[in-house]
Amino acid sequence: MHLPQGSLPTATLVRRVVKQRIETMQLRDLHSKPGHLIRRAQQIAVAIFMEECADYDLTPVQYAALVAVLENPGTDATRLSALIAFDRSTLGNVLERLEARKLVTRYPSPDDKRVKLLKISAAGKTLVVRAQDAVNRAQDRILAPLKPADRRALMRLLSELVELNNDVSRAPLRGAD
Amino acid sequence: MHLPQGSLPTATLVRRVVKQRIETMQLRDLHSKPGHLIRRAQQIAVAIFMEECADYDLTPVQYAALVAVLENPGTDATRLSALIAFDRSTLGNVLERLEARKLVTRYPSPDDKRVKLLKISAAGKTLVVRAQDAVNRAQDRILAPLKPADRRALMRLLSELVELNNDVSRAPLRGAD
DNA sequence: GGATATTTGACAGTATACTGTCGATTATCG
DNA sequence: CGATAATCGACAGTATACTGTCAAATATCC
Repeated sequence: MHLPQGSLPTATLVRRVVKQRIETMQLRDLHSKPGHLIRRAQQIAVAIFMEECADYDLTPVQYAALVAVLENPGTDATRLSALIAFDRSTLGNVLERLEARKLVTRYPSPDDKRVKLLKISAAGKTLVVRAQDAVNRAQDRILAPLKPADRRALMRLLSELVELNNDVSRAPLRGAD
Repeated sequence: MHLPQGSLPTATLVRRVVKQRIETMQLRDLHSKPGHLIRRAQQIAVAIFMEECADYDLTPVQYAALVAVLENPGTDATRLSALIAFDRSTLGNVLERLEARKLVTRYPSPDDKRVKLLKISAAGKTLVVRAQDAVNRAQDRILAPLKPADRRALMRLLSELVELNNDVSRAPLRGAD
């Protein structure tokens, strides 16, 4: 694609090159854009998680919700969504599925008639404990191809990115830590 | 949380600490796991993209598909999915919407009766050109809170991560570059 | 105390993303 | 050539993720 300095390409060729180079993005550019790289990283991370946790029939989001409910018994769905940076609408469906599998129970709050409070069940707790190793394996596998120093660097940079952009998402993290 | 070496805590306290520390992950741990950080980064990246591109009614995936079709006229959906690392099933729905908006046309291949070939329409091309600035603004905004050196480092690490983990996903990148 | 604003869960609608399956078609290999 | 493989688009099913809306309930302000 490098045009030799001395050559004089035809007008059509010039126009085509200008179009590709200036007016629109090329595929090669796209693959180096942050949004595209993050999307692919997410695809990979989810695939690895699902593979490792196949025995437990748990998605990443379901696992995070279970851990959060285990650590914060008696919270409502809205507060929970802020604890794990989920969208509130989405979390409703997630909790519905967890409740249907009897991993979590929902009961009305005595203080606020709008609110339903959450508790993890014994089965839910057992599942979290049993899935622990698989989850850790998945997290390790995601970073495995990188050199140890690069793993730490990536985690630091992603933490920074997510923290500094926290308010952009509809589901900002609040109240944890 | 660090138990002093010389102290002898009660049995209940020991059991509770052991449960939290060894048996199950804590929320704090979860927030530093690669899967969780990548998921939040993806939420943020999509939110910023949608905000910047609201005028053009384009999602990140739709934009990528349009760019890829523009650069590879006459490919089929399966080859396209490999070019941008999409799932083949998902891409079918995306193309359906783009076709309904007349941004892309699908026509049968003369060589293979199974295949439908893709071309971007004039309107599709115009939209890609017009959205260009907004897309670049979005990509810049995602990394904006980081120091310039950190932006480059993050892009390098993410590129490495997705490249080395390419085969894990159902939608590995193939044929681009 | 009463109008107003906010919060909560729920819902409808849209879009990505994956699994698995299907029939039709094409390619491959014995 | 003919059985078998592989591939293609399409579809059903499930799960995340967002927008926007709604009614009920609660909180706040004048």
